Amino acid sequence: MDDQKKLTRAEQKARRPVQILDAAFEEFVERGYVATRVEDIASRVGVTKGTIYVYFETKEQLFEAMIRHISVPLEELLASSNEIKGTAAERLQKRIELIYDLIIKDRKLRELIRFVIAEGSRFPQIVDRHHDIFIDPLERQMQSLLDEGIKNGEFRPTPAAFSDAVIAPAIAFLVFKLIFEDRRILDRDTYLKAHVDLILHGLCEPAPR
Amino acid sequence: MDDQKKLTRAEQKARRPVQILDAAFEEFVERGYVATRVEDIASRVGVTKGTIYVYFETKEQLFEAMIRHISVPLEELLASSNEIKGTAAERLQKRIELIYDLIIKDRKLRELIRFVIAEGSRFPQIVDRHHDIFIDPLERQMQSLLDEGIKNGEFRPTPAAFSDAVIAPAIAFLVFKLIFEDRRILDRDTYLKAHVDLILHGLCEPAPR
Amino acid sequence: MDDQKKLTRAEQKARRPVQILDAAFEEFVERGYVATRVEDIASRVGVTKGTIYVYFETKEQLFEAMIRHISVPLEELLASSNEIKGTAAERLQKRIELIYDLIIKDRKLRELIRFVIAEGSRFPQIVDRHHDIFIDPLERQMQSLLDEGIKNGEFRPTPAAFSDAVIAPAIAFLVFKLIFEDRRILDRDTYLKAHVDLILHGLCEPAPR
Amino acid sequence: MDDQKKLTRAEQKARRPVQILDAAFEEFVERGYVATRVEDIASRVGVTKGTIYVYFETKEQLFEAMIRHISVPLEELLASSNEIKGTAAERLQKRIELIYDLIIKDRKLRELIRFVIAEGSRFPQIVDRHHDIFIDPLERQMQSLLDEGIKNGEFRPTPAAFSDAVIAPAIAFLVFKLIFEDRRILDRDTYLKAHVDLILHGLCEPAPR
DNA sequence: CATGAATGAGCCTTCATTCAT
DNA sequence: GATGAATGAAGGCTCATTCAT
Repeated sequence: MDDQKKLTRAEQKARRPVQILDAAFEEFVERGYVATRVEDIASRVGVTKGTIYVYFETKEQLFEAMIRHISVPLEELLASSNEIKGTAAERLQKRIELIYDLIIKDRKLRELIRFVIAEGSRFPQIVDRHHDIFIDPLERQMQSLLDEGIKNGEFRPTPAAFSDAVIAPAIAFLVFKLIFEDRRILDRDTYLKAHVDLILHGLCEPAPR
Repeated sequence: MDDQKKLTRAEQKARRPVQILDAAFEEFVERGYVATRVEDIASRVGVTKGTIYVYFETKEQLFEAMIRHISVPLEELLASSNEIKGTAAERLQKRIELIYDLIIKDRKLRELIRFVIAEGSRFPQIVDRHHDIFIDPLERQMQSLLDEGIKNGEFRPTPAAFSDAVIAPAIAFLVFKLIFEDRRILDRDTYLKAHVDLILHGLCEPAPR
Repeated sequence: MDDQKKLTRAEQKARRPVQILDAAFEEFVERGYVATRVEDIASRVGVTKGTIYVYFETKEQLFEAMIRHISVPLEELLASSNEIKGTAAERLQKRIELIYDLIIKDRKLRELIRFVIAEGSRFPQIVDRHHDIFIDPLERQMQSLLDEGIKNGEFRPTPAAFSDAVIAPAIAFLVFKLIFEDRRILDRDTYLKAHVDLILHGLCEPAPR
Repeated sequence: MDDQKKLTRAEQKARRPVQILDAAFEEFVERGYVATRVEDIASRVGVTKGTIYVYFETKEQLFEAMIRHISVPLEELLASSNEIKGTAAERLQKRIELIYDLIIKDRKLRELIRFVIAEGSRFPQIVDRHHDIFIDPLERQMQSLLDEGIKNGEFRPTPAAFSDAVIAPAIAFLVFKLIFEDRRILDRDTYLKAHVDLILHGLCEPAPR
């Protein structure tokens, strides 16, 4: 009993930083960086203001740490899609499906985008970081898939920046979700189907007239 | 010089609200709603804090008025595209070009989107308004263009929500511009070409294998 | 018609100061000196802020003028009681009745007392003035009535400051009216009767035991 | 000197609310509710503005708490008079003496009346409270003393509201003290003597003529 | 480590007063 | 005389941060 309590306490302490980061995420999401009060974050954890400052020097550093905390490199998030075998088209489709699933299930990912848009000018590092671990890998992955498909004749040759256009519907979907929250319901399957339909057709040589 | 002195009180007063709204736009863009100080808006106009309150009751109402001030209905913005004649494909392409031009030239439009994303939860009305005068007309216009093209055989039949996918690359382009500001240069022509290339191919019947 | 209009306008202007003083009275009563806004006084008159300053230099001077405006010397108010003939007791009773009527009907008198109590430390002159035209005459009148009654054997000899005690129930009645406004109803006749009953008995020689 | 240093944080904190309430009393007395600045209250305590808000949510709540702080039920204040034995007249006189002593010594009681008169319309609760713990008990106590005296033949039968008339001279004395502060000196003994003289005579059957 | 009292800089808003028209 | 735009000095309240316990 005593043992367990000690353990629990020790564990508690070890978890504090993460608890704080999670609480910070919720509060910053709800009110934005400036309007969020350190005290509210503390309350959410069940501690007092001072405790936050034991673990983080300033509200600003806490915010940055929170952003890092929720920024998981895209590769990890899409790891399962690397195992997929099949045609380039099949793999492309699978990857896009995973992205929609991510957008829908991963609230932290979604809100990360909001932070990048809303607080980007205040925290330029998060923009850069976001580009490096997110946008850039995403474009690269897409591009390499396209290249494979083109090389093996599945896809027609495409102009520069085509990969951006290919993932754009998913980005627009994400932005719509950010904007409308729960005020408008966006059906994943409908959007996914339209998306896949567009790009798979868009990658084919058109029929001769 | 003479110009300024010529302004009568009445003229000055008539311009004040717009001056303030313009200044407010700049400040709110730079710092976001919460971090913007009414005094900074006043300084930018060249008046003192109190003057702002002669024209707007609260900072909140000033923000909302500013949003209304910069929210021009999409129809107006795309008015010139209504005169275009030609095939559905030609008109679709023209309209998309106009959207890119709008995104690039109309900073107010761009920042409006940022406000919608960043302050939407604080100002739900701006989200609804934005949907009504922007998103919705955009989707309708696109959809009716698609419908025409499908009816006259130019385009293949498409699934639901396809119009969203069709404009998505422009939206993604806008979001990228918001996120990267001037830190990364996005070439309009490259993106536009990829966009048009994708959707025009995506609307054709694929060639038989 | 023209004549009349001109006259009316001229009259209007001549009345302005009084209109303002009356409006000031209402506003100062409602909110007290500090919380009253010059603009509200102006609105009540139907003019704008600036106009007030045409007639009064500062809010402070306006307040003082308003106080003077409502401070009618007690002699005037009790003029009718001077004509009374009869025994000292009869005249005493009559005078007290008049005081109760005054308290009930003259809201300005009542509120003047409130101003003296509430704003006296801010405006010491009004306290002095109030003493000179109100308290002091009241005490003198009472005292001379008492003296007459004592001289002619109607009343027993009384100690110093007895006149204050004699009018005290009316003062207490006034204070109660100030405190409770309309929240508690104080019946004039009941109080008056108790008052007169007390002092007429109190002025007689007691019966031997 | 040593005393102050000895105060632990905990002790300091325990005293703070009372320190603040006492300081608030002084400032509110000096300037009235509206004109008093929270910062001045803080200075008087020797802390800064923010500290006041650690203990009281708003200036308004601080004022109300201050009023409660100085509102001691009348029973407590007149407790010693309950032990008095003697005739009704003796007890009545004793009680009145205590009231004068209270008025003279208890500045908080006096100023409470001023607050009730001056701020009553802004804080109706304090008026009601004041009636319940002050006016009403006072009237009841007086009335029951009168009733006793009447029952045992000491006093003649009296009309309704007579008890109000009986205490009125003390109330008038209090009001005079409020109005004239130290600008006019009111001699307690003179007023008390006149008061007692009036009511004791006023309660006797008059001598036959 | 955790607490929470205290600080002090800061910001929104109000309002008496001025003055050009 | 009347107006009302503009000023600027306050003042209520907030909150990140510190530090003694």
